[in-house]
Amino acid sequence: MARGNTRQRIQDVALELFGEQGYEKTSLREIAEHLDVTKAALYYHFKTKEDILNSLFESVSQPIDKLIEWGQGQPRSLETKQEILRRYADALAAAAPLFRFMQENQGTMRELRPGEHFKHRMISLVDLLRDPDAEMPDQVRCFTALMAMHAGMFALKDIEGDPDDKRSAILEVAIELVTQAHTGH
Amino acid sequence: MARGNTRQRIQDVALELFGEQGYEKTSLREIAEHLDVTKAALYYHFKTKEDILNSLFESVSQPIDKLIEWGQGQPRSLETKQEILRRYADALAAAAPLFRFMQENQGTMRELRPGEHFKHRMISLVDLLRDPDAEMPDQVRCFTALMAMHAGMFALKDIEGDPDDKRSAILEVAIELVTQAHTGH
Amino acid sequence: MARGNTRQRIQDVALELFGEQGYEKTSLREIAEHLDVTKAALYYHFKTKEDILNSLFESVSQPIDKLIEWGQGQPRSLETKQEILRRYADALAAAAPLFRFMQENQGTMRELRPGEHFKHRMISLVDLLRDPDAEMPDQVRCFTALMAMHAGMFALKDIEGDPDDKRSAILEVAIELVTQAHTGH
Amino acid sequence: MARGNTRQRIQDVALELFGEQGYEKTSLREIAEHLDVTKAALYYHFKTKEDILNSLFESVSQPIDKLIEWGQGQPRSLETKQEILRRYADALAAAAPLFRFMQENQGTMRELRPGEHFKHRMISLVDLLRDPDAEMPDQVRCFTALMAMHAGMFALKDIEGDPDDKRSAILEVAIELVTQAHTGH
DNA sequence: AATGAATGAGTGTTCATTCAT
DNA sequence: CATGAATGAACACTCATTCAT
Repeated sequence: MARGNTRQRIQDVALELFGEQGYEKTSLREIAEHLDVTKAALYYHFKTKEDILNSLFESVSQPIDKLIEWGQGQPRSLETKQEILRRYADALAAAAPLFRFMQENQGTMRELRPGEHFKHRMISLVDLLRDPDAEMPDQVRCFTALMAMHAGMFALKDIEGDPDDKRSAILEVAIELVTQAHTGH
Repeated sequence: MARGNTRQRIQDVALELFGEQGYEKTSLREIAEHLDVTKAALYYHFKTKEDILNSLFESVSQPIDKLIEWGQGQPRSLETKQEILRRYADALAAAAPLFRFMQENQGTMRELRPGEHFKHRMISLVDLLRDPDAEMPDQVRCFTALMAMHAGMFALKDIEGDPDDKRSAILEVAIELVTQAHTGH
Repeated sequence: MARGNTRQRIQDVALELFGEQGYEKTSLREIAEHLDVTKAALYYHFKTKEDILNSLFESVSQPIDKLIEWGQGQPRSLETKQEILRRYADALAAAAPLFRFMQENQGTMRELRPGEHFKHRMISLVDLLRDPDAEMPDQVRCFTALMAMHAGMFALKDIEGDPDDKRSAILEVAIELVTQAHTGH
Repeated sequence: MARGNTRQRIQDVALELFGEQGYEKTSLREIAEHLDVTKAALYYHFKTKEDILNSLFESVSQPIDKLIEWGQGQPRSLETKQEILRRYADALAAAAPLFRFMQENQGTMRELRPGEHFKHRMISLVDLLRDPDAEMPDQVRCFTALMAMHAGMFALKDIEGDPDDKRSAILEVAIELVTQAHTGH
C-alpha cells in the first residue's frame, strides 16, 4: 500500500498545511492525520519538525542559487537585469506555494535557517540589480521591483482579472522600475 | 506600586514581544514576566490573548479610517492621490512597530479580526489610487506603491543609508508609480 | 441606588444559578455579573463561596426542624405520619428551587456542611414514619415515600399533566406507602 | 511495563474518582497520579475528559437498551412489567458504581450526552410500565417505582440491615407499586 | 517502514480569594 | 458599601519528541 513515496507525501501535505495555517499553528498530529499515519512515522523520515520545513526549501534554493550564479557571470547590463527578473518570475511561479508561505510567515522565517539563507539570496539578487553608487531612490526601485513580485503574486487576488495578465503586468512594472534605476531616471 | 498604567504597560510589552517573536510564539507567561506580574493579572485587563492584540490595533485603525474618509471626499485627482501616499507614509511611521508586526505575521493576521479589517482598509486605499478601467499594469502600479511602502519601511535595513533618506526615497518611488498610473504611462 | 438588599439579591441570584448549573460550575464572577457588582462586593457580604450556599439553607432548615420537633411531640399514629407528609410537601413546595438544587447536587452536598445537616434531618423524618421493628419492606416504604416526594417534585416534568395534579398525586402515593407500612400490609 | 490495559485502568480509576468526588471536582491530574502516568498519557487514550465519562456509559447502555427492546416486544401485561423491574434491578446492581455516580451528579449529567441518552431510556422504561390513560396517581406509582430503585440502591446505607434484604425489599415495593397501578388500585 | 504508548514542558484560561483604597 | 488590581493554584488540553517493538 505505502510505497517509498511517503517522504514526498509528507512534504506535500506539510507545504499545504504550513501555507494554509502557518508553520507554528500546524501540528505534526495534523500532518500525520492527513496522511493517515502516526506522528511517529514522520520521525522516521525527518528528524524534527523544522527538518520538514528545511527540506521544503531545498528544492527551491537550487534554482535561485543558479540564477544568482548566472547573474554574477553576466555583464551588469540592463538586458541582464531584465533577464534576471524574468527568470525570477519563473522561479516564483514554479514554487508559488512555498513563496506564499514565506510571505505570510516572515516572522517565523527570520529565526529559521532557511530564512537566513533566503535573506542572503535576496540581498545578492538586489545587488545584481542595483548600482551601489546610485541615488537612494534608484536603490529603492530595484528593491521594490523584487518586493512587488513577491507581494503581487499572492496578494493580487483581491483585484479582478486574469491571473496570467496580472503576472505579466507585475513583471512589466518590475522591469520598468529596474530600467528606470539603470538608466538613471 | 500598582497604578493605573498596567493596561498600557501590557500593550507596550505585548507589541514589543509580538513584533520580535510573532504572535503565536509569544506566550502570556512571557508578557507577564516582563511586567513582573502574574498571568492572571493580564486577564484582569484583557479578556483573551487575542483581545490584547485587538487592542493594539485600535489606535492605528482610526488614522487610517480618517485618511480613507478624507480621500473619498476629495476629487480623484493626481494631487489627491499623492497626498494620500504622503499621509499614509506618516501613519506608517507613527505606528511603525505595529506595521512591522503585521508585515511579519501576515498569516496569523489573515484569520484574526483586525486582519480582516486591515485588508478592507487596504482595498479601500488602493481603490482611491487606481482607476478600475485602467490597464492591468497601471492597477499593479498603484498596488505596488502601497506594498512598497509597507515592505520598504522595515526591510530596507539591509541597505546602508540614512533612515530618513530611505523613507523619503520610498515615498518618492511610490508617488512616481501612482503618477505613472494616473497619467497613463 | 443600591440599598440594604444586596445580601438578599446575592442569595437570589446564587440560588438561581446554583440550581441551573450546579454549585461547582457557577463562578462568583457569574453571580457578580448578574448583579452588576464586582466579585469583591460578594466578599463584603459573605466570607466564602460556601458561605453563600450555607446561607441559602438557613431559611429552609428552620421549617423542617420545626416539623421534626412537632412530629416528635406527637403520638406515633397514622394520622401524625400523614400530617408529617402533608407538611413536608408544603415545605418542599415553599423551597422548591433549593430542593431541586440538592437533588441535582447530591455529590457536592455530601461533603458540605448543609448536606450533613440535611441528611440528619431526613433520617429523623424517616424515623418518625417508620417502625424500627417492622419488616424491611415496610421500612423501604417509608423511605420511598420521602424519596418519591423529592424526586417527583422535579423530575415529573416529563409527564404531561397539571402540576398541581401531579403534586397531589405524589402526596397521595406517599401517604399510601406510609399507611401500608403503618398498618402492616 | 506498558501493557495494553492502560485504557481500562483509566476507566476504572475515573469511575472510582468520579463516584467519590463528582465529575467536575475530579481533575485529570488526579486520575493520572493514581495511575502513575502523566496527564498527557490520558490524552493518548481519550480525546477529552468528557470522553472518558462517555466511555464509562457505553458498557451500561447496552443492557438497558436491550431491556427496553425486550419490553417493547412483550405484551403489556402485569407479568411483563414485573419482569422489567426484576431485570432492571439486576442491571442496576451490575453497574452500581455508575448509577451511584449518576444519582449524585444529576446536575452535571443533565448537560452531558450520556445524561440525555439516559433520560430518554428512563422515559422509555416508564412508558413500558405505565398506562398513559390511567389516573395521575397510577402514573406516579410507576414513576416512583423506578425512582425508588435508583435512590434506594445507594441511599439505604443509613438504615441497618442486610444489603441483600434491602435490595429485595426495594424490588418488592417497586413491584407492588406497579401492580397497584396496573390493576387500578 | 512504521506503530503504540508515553513524556515533559508548555499553552491559554478560570477560579476563589485578598486587600488597600 | 463597594471597587480596582492582583495573586496563586489549578485546570483541560496540545505539542514536539522518544523509544521499544
